[in-house]
Amino acid sequence: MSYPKKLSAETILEAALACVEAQGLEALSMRSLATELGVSPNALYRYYPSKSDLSVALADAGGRILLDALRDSSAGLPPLLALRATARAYLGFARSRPALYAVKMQHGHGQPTGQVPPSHTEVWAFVMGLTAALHTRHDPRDLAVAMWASLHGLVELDRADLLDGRDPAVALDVMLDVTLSGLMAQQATSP
Amino acid sequence: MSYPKKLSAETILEAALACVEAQGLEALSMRSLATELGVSPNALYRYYPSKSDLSVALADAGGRILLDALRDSSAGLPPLLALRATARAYLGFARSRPALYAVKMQHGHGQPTGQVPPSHTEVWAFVMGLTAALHTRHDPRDLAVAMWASLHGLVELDRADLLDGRDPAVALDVMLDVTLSGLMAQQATSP
DNA sequence: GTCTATAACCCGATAGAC
DNA sequence: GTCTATCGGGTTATAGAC
Repeated sequence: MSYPKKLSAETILEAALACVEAQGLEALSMRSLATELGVSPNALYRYYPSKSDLSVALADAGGRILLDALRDSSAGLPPLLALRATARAYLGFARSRPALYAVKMQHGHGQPTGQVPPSHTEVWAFVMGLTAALHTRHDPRDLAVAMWASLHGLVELDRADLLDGRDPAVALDVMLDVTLSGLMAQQATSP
Repeated sequence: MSYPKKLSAETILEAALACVEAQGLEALSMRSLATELGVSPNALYRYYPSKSDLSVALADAGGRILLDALRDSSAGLPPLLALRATARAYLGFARSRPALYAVKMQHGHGQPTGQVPPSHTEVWAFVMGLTAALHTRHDPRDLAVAMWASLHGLVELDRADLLDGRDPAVALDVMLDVTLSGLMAQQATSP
């Protein structure tokens, strides 16, 4: 039953994802991961030179899953509805898979590696596509920033249990109502 | 009875704040803090039973400083302007004192201690006072959630360098423009 | 009794020799 | 890949100084 290689980058990544989703991001350690894989701690460093390299790979994987969820949620919808659906899907993803979301958003936890996972750029482009489709007088990038910030902030406040008892889904709807009515009002009065 | 004490809770807290602002949140350790204070590591545990207890005290101190800044920024302004001024002050605080902001917002980094620093409640009440003064048809608490989420999210994205090159201050203004125009539009059409 | 120091224990990241 | 070793960090005895 012995295999030529016990390890590969993919094997490690999958085990790490499983560990994170099962026990949370904080529980992830090179030692425990190695134990899980039946391997010595140091063996992992052959595939991921440091823990933060592994983290980037995890973030990339998480981003890819999120992106799929966002795309599914808004496929074929007109701009305003697509935005709302995407926002709900984003919140839903973050709440249903908190550890994965944390991994995806995790940055600057140690020294700034500065590495941005590829999937992040794709998520960013996707959100900006939504805001660009609104054709407002604002820069779509600023609108994308505003939207993502609102979503991410809501998720963070919820995760930190700082919502003062409010339901995040309700708060999100209020947020969207206000924002979208603001966008429509400005569309109506723009040249 | 008592003789020249080398330490007090306040001394430790001040040194910890200084360390955090000088070297960042990650650099804070009980050991380095003790060294800084010319004391053995273990002496700190008489005043703060664990590091997370110290963290709560730090978060409380940070929240108090933030609250002062927010109050100063909006004193005497009418509701809409107060909201805008507060938002800018919030972003300014987070950007000019990133480590302090991180300390203030730091939650759930280990096991959920569940401890919410007292100043947090005050900040929350302050923000809600601003949204309540708008007299919209929405629950002020939801509006407060939405506002705080947007601000916090913007700060986080900025800190993680995820803004795609956009100026956070510009994005904030766009965010406020849209949101406030949305609130006014709904005010105008509300019964 | 009250404060602090010494020393240890556990754990995680990482480097080097085999 | 494994083993051993080192380092830094949180935390806990236990004993010493006032």
